[in-house]
Amino acid sequence: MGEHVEVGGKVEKRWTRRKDARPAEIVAAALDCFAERGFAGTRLDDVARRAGVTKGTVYLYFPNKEELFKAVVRETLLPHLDRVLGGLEGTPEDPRERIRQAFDFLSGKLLGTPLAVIPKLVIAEAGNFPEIARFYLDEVVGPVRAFLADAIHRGVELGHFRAVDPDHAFYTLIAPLLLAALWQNSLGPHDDRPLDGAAMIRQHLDIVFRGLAPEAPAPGRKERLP
Amino acid sequence: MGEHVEVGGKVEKRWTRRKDARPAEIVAAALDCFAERGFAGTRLDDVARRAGVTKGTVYLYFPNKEELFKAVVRETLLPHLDRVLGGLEGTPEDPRERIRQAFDFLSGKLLGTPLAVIPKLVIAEAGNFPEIARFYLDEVVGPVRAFLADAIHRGVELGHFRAVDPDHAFYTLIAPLLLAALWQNSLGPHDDRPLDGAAMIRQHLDIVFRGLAPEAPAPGRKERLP
Amino acid sequence: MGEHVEVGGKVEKRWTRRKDARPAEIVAAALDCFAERGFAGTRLDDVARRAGVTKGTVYLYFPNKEELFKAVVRETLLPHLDRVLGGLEGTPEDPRERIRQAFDFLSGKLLGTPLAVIPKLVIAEAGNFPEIARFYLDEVVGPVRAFLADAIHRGVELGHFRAVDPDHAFYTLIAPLLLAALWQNSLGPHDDRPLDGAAMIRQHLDIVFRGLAPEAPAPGRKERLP
Amino acid sequence: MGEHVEVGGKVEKRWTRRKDARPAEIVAAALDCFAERGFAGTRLDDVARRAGVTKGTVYLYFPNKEELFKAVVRETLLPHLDRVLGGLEGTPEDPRERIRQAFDFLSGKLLGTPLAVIPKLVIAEAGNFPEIARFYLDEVVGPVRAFLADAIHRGVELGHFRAVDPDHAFYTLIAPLLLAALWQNSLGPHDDRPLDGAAMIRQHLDIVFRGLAPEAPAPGRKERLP
DNA sequence: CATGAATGAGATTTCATTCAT
DNA sequence: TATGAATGAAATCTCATTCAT
Repeated sequence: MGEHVEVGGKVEKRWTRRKDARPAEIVAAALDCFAERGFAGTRLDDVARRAGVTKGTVYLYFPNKEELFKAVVRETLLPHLDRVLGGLEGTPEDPRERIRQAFDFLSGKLLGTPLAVIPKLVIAEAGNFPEIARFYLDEVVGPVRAFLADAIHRGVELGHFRAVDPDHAFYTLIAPLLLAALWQNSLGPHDDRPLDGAAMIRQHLDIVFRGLAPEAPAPGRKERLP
Repeated sequence: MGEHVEVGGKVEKRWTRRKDARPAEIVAAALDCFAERGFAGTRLDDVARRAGVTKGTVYLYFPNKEELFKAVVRETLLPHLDRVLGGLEGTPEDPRERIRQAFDFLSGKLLGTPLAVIPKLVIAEAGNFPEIARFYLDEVVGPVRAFLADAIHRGVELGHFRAVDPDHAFYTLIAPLLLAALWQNSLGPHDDRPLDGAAMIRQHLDIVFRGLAPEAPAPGRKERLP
Repeated sequence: MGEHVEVGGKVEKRWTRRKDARPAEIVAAALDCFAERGFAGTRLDDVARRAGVTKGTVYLYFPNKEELFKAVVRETLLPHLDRVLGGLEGTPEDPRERIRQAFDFLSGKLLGTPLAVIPKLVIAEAGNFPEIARFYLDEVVGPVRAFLADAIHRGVELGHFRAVDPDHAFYTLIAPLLLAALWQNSLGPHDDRPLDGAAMIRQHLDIVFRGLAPEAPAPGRKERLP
Repeated sequence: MGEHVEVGGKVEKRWTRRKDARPAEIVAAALDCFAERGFAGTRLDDVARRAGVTKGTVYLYFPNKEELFKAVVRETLLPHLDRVLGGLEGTPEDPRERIRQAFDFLSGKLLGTPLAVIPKLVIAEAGNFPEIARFYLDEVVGPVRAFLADAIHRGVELGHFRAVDPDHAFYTLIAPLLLAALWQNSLGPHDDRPLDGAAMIRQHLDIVFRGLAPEAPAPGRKERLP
C-alpha cells in the first residue's frame, strides 16, 4: 500500500493532519452528495472520497449519517442566514423598492450558488427529517415570508398596491425564485432550453408589480419599471 | 394453508380480489412510500405491506425496484396526462380564458390529489433517474410549457398582453401552482399556517393577468376580471 | 456460485426452508460461540456458519446481537428451569436426603451438558448485561438458594445439623458444583489433571454432611454415608 | 501547547508525574476495564481515558491489545504471587492450622482487592487466551492446589483427617473462596443480599474441618490414604 | 514522551432479490 | 398466483493501530 494518494488530481501524503479544515470539507462534500442522490441514496464512502478522507474520518467528526445530514443543512444555511436575512432589512421605504432589493439579494445569494440545492434537499427529505423541516420553516421560510408579506401589507396600506391577501401574494412573489433554484438542481440539467434565472426574475417582478398596482390610474403617479 | 376454502358447501378461491387490480394497488402503495421517503429510502417491504401483499408478489409484477419506481411515475402520470393535456386544448380563443381554464384544470387535477406528489418525486430523484427526468420533461413540462407559452404568445400578438418573454412568463404563471403541490407534500404538514392553494391560485392569476395587461393609456379597454 | 453447500460434512441444498427448526439451531450455535469467545468476541458470521445459515438468516429471527444473546441465555435456561427446580421439590423429609437428591439432580442436569456453560457466560457478561444478571439471580440463583438454605434451616431446626448460618452454608454446599461447571468450560481443558466432577461432588457432600452433624455424638444415631 | 510551563519564575517540566508510573497506571486501568467488559468488549480508548492518557500512549508501552491483556494478568498477579504463595509456606505443623492460615492469607489478599477480578477474567477469557489459561494454571492454581492438597494429605497421614481424596477435597476447600471472588465481580452487585465473604469463609472452614475430622470412636487411629 | 487525527480492516446491520413451497 | 424463508452484496459503523506533530 503506497504512501501517497491521489486526491483531485493532486498527489498528497496520507496522514495529513488538518483538523480545522476537515469538518467543513466533509460538510461540503456531503452537501454535494446529498444534493445529487438524496439522503438514503448517498453512501458515506462517496462523501469520504469526495472529501479526500476515509470513512473513519467522517465518523471522527459526525456521530452518524443522520447527524451529518443535519449538520450539512445547518452549516450550509447558517453562515448565509444572517447575511441574507440581514440583507432584507434594507432601508428603502417604498415597498416595491424593498421587495426588489430583497429579490436582488435573494437571487444573488441563491441562484447559481451551492446554497441553491438546500431547498431541494429540504423538500425531498422533509418526510424523513421533520426536525430539519421545522428548522427550515423557522429559520428561513418564516423570516422571508414575514418580510415579504409585511412589505406587501405596507404597500397596500400606503396605497402602492391594490388590496390583496399578503400571504397569498407572498407565494406569487417567491415561487418563481424557488422554482428556479429547484430547476437548476433537478430538471434543468436535462432540459435543452437553458433558463436564465436572473432575467426571468426581472420580468417576474415587473409583471407582479404591475399586477399589484392600484386599480385606478392614480393621476400623477409615475410607475418606474426598469 | 390450502389454496381453497370451503364456503357454504362450495369450494371457492381463497383470494377473490381481482388479480388484475394487484399491480395498480402495488403502484399506488409505492407512490405513497416513494413520496414519503424517496426512492432509496423506501423499503420494498413497506410497499408490499401497504399494498396488502408480500414482497414476493411485488416481484411478480415488477422486475426490480427501479422498474417499479419508473412504473409508479409513468402509471400515475399517464392516465391523467391525456385528460390534463387534453383539457388544455380547450376551445376559448381569448388567451386569458384559455389560461384560466387550464389552471382550473391543472389545480383541480393536481392540488390535493395523489398526483401532486409526483413533482416532488421527480425533482428529488432527477439526479438518480435521468430517464424519468427526461420523461417528465417531455411528457409533462414540455406540453404544459408549450401550451401556456403559446397562449401568452398569442395574447401578446392579439394585444391582450404586453410584450413579454413568453418562456419567462411561463415560470411566473406556473411556479405558484407547482410550489403549492410541493408544499403540500413537504413543508406544509410541518407548518402551522395552512395554505389554501385554490384561493392563492385565484389571486395569483388575478395579479398576473393585470400585470400582463397592456399599458393603461389605451382607452376603451374593458378589463374583465371576475 | 454453486447450488450446494457443505454443512457439517454433508452436502445440502441452499434455500432449504426449515422455519421451525431455525431459531433453535441458531440459538444452539450461538450458545457455543458465546461460551467459547464471550459476547463481544463472537462474530455473527461464526454463529451463522455454525448454524448452517447466513448472517441474514440470523437477523430474520433476532433483531440484533444483544437480543440473540439474551435469547440464548433464556432459551437455554428456560426448558431446564422447570425440570431442575421442579426436581428440587423432592419429597424426602430428611434434610440430608433432600439436599443429596437435589445435588444429584443439579449435577446431572449441569455437569457435562451444554447447560454448564451458562454460569460462565452469566458471570463473564454480568457487567455488560445487567438484565441477564438479574434474570439469572431471580430465576436460578434465587430458587436454588431458597431451596438449599431452607433445607439447611430445617435440618438445624430438626436437630440434624448444628446451628449454622444457612445462607453462608449455602455457599459451602453449592460452590464446588458451580466451580466444576466453570472449570469444565474454562481452565479444565488446559489442565492435565482431569476432574471427575461427580466423584468430587460425592465426597464433597460427605464431608459437608459430617461437618454439619450435631456436636454431641448423639447416641443411637446411624450415619449412613455411601 | 508547549512542553514547558513557567511556574514561579522557574521553567518546569509540564508532566512532573513519574513517567515510570505510567505503565502501571495503564495496567491498573486496563484491569478494571477488562474485568468489567471482558477483553473484546474493552476499548483501548476507555483504558486510556481511565488511565488519564491517550490511546497513543498505551501503544508506547504495549505493542498491542493482546499483550496489554497478558501484561494485565501477569502484572496484577506477579507482585502478589510471591507473597501469597510465600505466605502459604507458613510454619505451623498442624495441617488445620496450615490451611486456616493459608485461607486467612488468601481471603485477605483476594476478597475485596483488585486481585479478585483476575479469576473471573481468566475464566472468561481462557477460551481466547490459552496461554493465559496455562500461565494461571501453572503459577496460581498449581501451587495453591499443591499446597492445600499436600496439607490435606499430611493431615490424613497424621491422623488429623479422615481418609479422603486430597485432590477432591481441595475443591471442597477452595470453591467458596473462589466463588466469593467471582460473585463480588459479577452477580453480587446485582443481588440485594450482600455477601459477607470473610464470615462465610470462617464458617466454611469450620464445617469442612469438622467434616474432615476422623471418625469419633477410634481413638489413636492412623488413617493412611494412598 | 505524549498526543490525537487519520486510517482501514472488519464488525454489525439492512434490504433488494431469489426461489422452494 | 402468492408466499415468506433464505440469501448475499452492500451499507453503516467501530475500533485497534499508525504516525505526523
